[in-house]
Amino acid sequence: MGKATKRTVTIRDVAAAADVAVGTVSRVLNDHHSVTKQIRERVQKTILTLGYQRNAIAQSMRSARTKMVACAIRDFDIPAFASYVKAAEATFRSAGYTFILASTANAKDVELSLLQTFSQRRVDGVMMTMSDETDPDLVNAISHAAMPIVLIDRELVQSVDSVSADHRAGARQATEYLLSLGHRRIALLVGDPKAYPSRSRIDGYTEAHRCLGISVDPHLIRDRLLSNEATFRETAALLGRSERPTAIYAAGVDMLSGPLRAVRTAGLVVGQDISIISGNDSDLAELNTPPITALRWDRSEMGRHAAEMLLDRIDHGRQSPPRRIRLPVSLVVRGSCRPL
Amino acid sequence: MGKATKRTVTIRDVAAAADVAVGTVSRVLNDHHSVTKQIRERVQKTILTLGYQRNAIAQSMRSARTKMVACAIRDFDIPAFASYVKAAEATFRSAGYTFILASTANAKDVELSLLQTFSQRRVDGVMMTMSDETDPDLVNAISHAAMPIVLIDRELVQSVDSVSADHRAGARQATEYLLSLGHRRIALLVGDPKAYPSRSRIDGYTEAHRCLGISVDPHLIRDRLLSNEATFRETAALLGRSERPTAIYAAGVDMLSGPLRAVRTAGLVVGQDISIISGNDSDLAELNTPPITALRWDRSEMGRHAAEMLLDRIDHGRQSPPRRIRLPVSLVVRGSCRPL
DNA sequence: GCGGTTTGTGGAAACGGTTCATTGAAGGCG
DNA sequence: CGCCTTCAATGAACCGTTTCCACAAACCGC
Repeated sequence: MGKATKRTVTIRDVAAAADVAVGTVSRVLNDHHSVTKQIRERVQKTILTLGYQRNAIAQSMRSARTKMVACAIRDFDIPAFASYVKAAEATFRSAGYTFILASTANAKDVELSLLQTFSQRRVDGVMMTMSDETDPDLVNAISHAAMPIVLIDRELVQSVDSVSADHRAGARQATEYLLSLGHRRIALLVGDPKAYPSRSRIDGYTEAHRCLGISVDPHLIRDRLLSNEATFRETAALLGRSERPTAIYAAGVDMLSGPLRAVRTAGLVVGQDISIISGNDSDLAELNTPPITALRWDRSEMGRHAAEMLLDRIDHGRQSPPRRIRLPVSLVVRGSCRPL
Repeated sequence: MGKATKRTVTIRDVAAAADVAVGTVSRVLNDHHSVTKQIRERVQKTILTLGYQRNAIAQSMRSARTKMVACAIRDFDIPAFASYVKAAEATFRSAGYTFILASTANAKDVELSLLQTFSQRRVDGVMMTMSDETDPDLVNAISHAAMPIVLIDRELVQSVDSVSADHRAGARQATEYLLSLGHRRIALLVGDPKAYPSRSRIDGYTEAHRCLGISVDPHLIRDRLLSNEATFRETAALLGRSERPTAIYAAGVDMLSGPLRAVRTAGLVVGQDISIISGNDSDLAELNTPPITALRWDRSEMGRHAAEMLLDRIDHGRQSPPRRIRLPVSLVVRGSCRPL
């Protein structure tokens, strides 16, 4: 004991204790072939007895690789997001990477400042969404970042890899279903059209109408619905109009509870007085009375794909052309829509 | 351009370009007072023109502080967990810390290996749960870790800070409520009693019975229910028994969907044929028909408290005695329980 | 105008790994 | 036996910061 300064034990301490050079210890740690079995074992024993723990900071410093990836996403307490974040984290971890997570609250300045933080931390790659695909600052920061980036559910930046769901096809399918049941006043609830999902949902919705020669009432399209409260208020307002919609397609993510509350508040019954389709499947949709018809895609696969894409970029460089994966979306028909 | 090796620009490049010493640049970066206004501005301009980005790795290397904290939790795609993880992340970020997230899948070996990873990465602190509070390996690893740790909803390791909810009081309240309605066969569904929440829920449930002199049928306590499928199966089995329970207290986290499915499958109606209390409030509970009576506590506050506690430890050392915060749990009465 | 203090800047030594050139020993071959 | 090659291990340089010591200039009071 004695002075017992309790310094953390370094590779140099190990080298001294095992009576070898530091380089040799390093080679043992990295499974380099040119170490005698005898010395290897001696060093390994010393590592155990001293309780040596390799310092990842020093390692990153020298190798210029941190084995860390970062993920910046609007809000990971939304189950739909959490499930692909989880899949991504698992993929990264099994590849030996550590996962940094941050939420952007869909704010441009947060997104930019996180990109800077990640860059200063020298993460090996980034997985993210952005609030506005048309913003030049964001586009510039993302396409000129020092590390590879994979976008989630964003497609506008042509030079960057992305993984998304085919929201346009999904929206079209949902809308066609409602139209086929005879609905003509279908409210569409979406988020910000400056981002891919809402934009393509509006496209799909419009397309479905146009293909059947049905005109779209622009008042029925309500966008920029970014909170449950906003969605609730907007739905309530729609239900209060003289010619209220006969169906609601709540297309945005995590957007079901607002309309359900509003419908209940208005004293209406889902599946009788009004039809509802949810843009995302969930326990809430499945277990509601009546169960809610919903769109669905494999979110775990989305996270896995994104992670694998990013790992591939990290390993094989940025020269190959950007890749784009678009996952299929399907409609799960339940009991919340009735024919008119 | 010329050779254009595109090395990242370092503090040395800045020093050379601004014609000062590296130490001076460092002092400008760290807002050290003893730099002339004139030199400070010259250096700052150089930093901007060269596009210098401070290397956090090198900084950590030298200062032995990473400004990173890690969080290891069973499963962050469970909304109840995600909401306090989110609050914690926000707190850490506003304090200048970067947040590492990993899920343990409630497995001891994952927990141990994550602790090692965090330790190798020299994170400044850890926020976590563990699968088994009685496991000596885990207890040892946690109480002798190199960095401060705050436990979430775990209380057995006396030497470590913790933040939890008062599950025992909550369970007692829920059980007393059901007993007061005349229920005598109340099924209790919980997770693993080796962890604090389930253990204290069983305590609270038992206590409520004992205080009224009512005996507990051990067959009605179903523990180790760690997945939705297991909970579904167990509930279905209970409902199939000759003397089926008149009430179900689904106490575990994210445990409501299983019983709801089982009740529906059995052709029963919640609030009429059987009463249900959920151990966690959620959209699903609130929007169900009928709305489900549930326990509730402030999860964001839980995450915030944990983060603040950890930051305090990081700043002020580990000599002060361990702190323990236990948040109150309250019962939100809705329409899912009827008097017998 | 001179000793002593204060202030601003330069330069170098750390931090803990990895890697590369170097060396010494051992082995193979004519 | 001497030369060439191969193989193991050594020791030092390096990664990009921070911090500490040294030093010179400026300032102070007497």
